[in-house]
Amino acid sequence: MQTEAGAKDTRAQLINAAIDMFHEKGFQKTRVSDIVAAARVAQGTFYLYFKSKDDVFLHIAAEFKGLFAEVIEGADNLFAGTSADEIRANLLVFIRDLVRLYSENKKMAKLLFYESGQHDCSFRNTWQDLYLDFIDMTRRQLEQNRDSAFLSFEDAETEAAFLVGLFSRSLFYFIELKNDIDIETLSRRMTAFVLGGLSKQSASGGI
Amino acid sequence: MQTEAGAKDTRAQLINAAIDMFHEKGFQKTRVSDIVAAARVAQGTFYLYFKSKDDVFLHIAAEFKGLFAEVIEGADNLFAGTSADEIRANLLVFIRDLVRLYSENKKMAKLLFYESGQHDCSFRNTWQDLYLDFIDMTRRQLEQNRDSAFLSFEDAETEAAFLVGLFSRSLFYFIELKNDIDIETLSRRMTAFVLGGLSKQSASGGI
Amino acid sequence: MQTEAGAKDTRAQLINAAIDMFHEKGFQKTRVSDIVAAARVAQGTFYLYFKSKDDVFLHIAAEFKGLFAEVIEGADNLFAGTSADEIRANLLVFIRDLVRLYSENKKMAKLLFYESGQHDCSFRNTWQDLYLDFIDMTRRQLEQNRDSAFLSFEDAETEAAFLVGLFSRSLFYFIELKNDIDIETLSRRMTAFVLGGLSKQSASGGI
Amino acid sequence: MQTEAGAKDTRAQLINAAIDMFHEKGFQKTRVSDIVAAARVAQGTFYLYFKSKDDVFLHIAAEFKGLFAEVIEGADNLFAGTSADEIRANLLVFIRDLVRLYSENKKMAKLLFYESGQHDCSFRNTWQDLYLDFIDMTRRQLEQNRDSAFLSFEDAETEAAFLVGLFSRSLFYFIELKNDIDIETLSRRMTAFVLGGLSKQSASGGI
DNA sequence: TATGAATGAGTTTTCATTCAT
DNA sequence: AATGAATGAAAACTCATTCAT
Repeated sequence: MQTEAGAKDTRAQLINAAIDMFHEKGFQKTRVSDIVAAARVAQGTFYLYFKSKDDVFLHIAAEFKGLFAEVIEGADNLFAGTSADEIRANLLVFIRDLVRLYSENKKMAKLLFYESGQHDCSFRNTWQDLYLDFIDMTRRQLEQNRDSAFLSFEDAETEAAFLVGLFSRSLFYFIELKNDIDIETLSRRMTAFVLGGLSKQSASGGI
Repeated sequence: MQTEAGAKDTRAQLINAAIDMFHEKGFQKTRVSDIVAAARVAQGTFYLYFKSKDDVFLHIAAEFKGLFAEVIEGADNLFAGTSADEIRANLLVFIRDLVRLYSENKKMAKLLFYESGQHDCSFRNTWQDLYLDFIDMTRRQLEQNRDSAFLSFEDAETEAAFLVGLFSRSLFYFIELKNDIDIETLSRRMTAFVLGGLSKQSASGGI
Repeated sequence: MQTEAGAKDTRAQLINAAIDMFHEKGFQKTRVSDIVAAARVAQGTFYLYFKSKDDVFLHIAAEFKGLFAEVIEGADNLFAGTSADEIRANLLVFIRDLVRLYSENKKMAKLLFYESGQHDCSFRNTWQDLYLDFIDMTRRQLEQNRDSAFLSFEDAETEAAFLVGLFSRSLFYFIELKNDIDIETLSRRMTAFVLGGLSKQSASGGI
Repeated sequence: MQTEAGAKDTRAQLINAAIDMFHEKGFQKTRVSDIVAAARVAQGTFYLYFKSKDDVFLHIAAEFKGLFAEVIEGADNLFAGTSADEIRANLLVFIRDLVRLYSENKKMAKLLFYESGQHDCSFRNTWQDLYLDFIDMTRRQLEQNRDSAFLSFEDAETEAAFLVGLFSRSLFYFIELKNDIDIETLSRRMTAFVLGGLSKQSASGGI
């Protein structure tokens, strides 16, 4: 019924429909029949492109994971700098990239956030691995700057977990409640809060 | 099969089994037959104590929500104080209570965290309301101390979201990965990080 | 709806219904819905007793294979004897047992005969193994009597294959076409034909 | 994709692919997609040459049935002869033709053998009719020689069924297990065994 | 002739819930 | 209170066949 170009369309239609439905009803409550209805194709068509409902989820997850991993892996010396402003500027770039990624892929991001604990070990683990990678990358970058005149932390791992937790959870608050968040402002304030948490003063007890 | 005293036992067995199974497989993938098998009772027995699978989940959720709400509602003037140490001490008490609550109810906490986005509106909303209450309570307490010599924030809501996000997400990292976290140390460092994020210096740009 | 005794009934009902339907429509064309309709139980009930349609077939097959293997393994010195009559009497007992087995389990026998080439390797192989065992047992018993004054054959394996082929295929002719075959007569004539095929005269060319 | 000459090729490719797949997986478990994959043509191409999956099976069956019927119908006075050797020679020609037919069309023969009990009445019946024709032809030829000095049988039908059963079943043993059977030897020994079974001596009780 | 994406009716399978004992 | 076999509605999934290109 469609040309080769159509095939790509159908696949994309199905993925978009799946994202919409998963987002709206959750993975488990979404029926394959919901997806094909939203994509306006027949039931069987779904199985031309995906082995199962799990399979389409995995494809969606893999795509977002790829985007996410890119940002994580591209991060370099987040906390380096010979002045507070330089550090802040470095960190801001990274945080802004992440905020942008989440807000440009709201549905996917939310979907994966909530579904990450629900799936097969294979998926659950790769997703958790990514989260752990995020923490670990942050920890390493902190440790590279253990001697910084501006930073203070105990074992780096703990502070990295705080940072990543703050980031990944609070973003949902803004994404779910504010339809159009101001990426620039949010990134700046998140950067400020995080650096405050890591600053010499806070650790030294002088608040 | 059981004495009169056994009735309470059976109900508790079912609830514990349900927590275990929901925690292990997620709500949707857990079958009533999994729960009764874990509780070592017959299939029909389940329905003597709960109206449905949803019902037992709601009971579990309600219990944790009650404990959680208690801590939230008990919080009073978290950020008040005439010295940095006094503020820190106040905040520490609250954070320690929460950390303790989570670590004493690991499975429930994790379960509700992951399922919070999954359920029928009735539950989803009450749970999200609690989360929003948490943020709102934090916001109000921040605003009460807008003139504090030690604190600095813009609209309070944003900082409250950071704080709650940091708390609720990073705890999972510690709970899932570290079998025995040191509540005292973790609370202290979380307090320090949060106060750093809210401190005058960080906001003023001096890091 | 039924007592424990009922459980056995239900299982037996399902097996009988399955045998009837497989026999009537063939394994592949039989739907689980045909079986449950014939057994007068609900669709889901089937899955309380069997994992799948394949599973119930395997149970049926295993039962018949057990009966069949018993007869095969019980055979002893079929071709021994110091007179033609003695040999004939020995062989007759065995053949009569087999004819009886088939005619008492017509549907199962026919079912397995036709379906034996259709199933998973595991089943296909065990079934073929039984057939090969039948041939091999016959071959061994022939070879034990290679020096018999009354028997003549070249490599025994070939004659064993003839004998088993004659038996297993021609029985279907009688079972399918004659509703009540005379077990006694058929066994006697089959014995006579087989012994004729193995007799000295036939091999020596004197017919 | 193919030249005019290619059309014949495509049809032949499809038939060969179908024989291979039916032989390997059975008719029911073979999907049209298996056949077209094996034939290396597109899904739709199949329907240019055959009306349905059943149709291609029927074509295959018809071809083998034609070959088979030729041999059956060509048989003439199999058991006639004024000496044992003459009878044996006559019978040998016929049996050798059949053995050759089977061994030259192994897959088709095996396929039809196993599927003969599976199909819609139209095919099942025509195939079974052929089998019954085989038996009936044999019976008639036996009866034509009821007065033979060399043959002995009771009702001819029974002996015919033995003979045909022996032939059609034991051949599978040799075809499936021995990759290269010796047609000449097998035919000779089958002839000898059959004639032994029909000989005066065996029937008279002298073995 | 050839293609292969699309179809949808027809199956298998699952599992929360009921109810007779 | 407890049991566990039975239920059947609701899904997931298959695959022969069609048809626009």
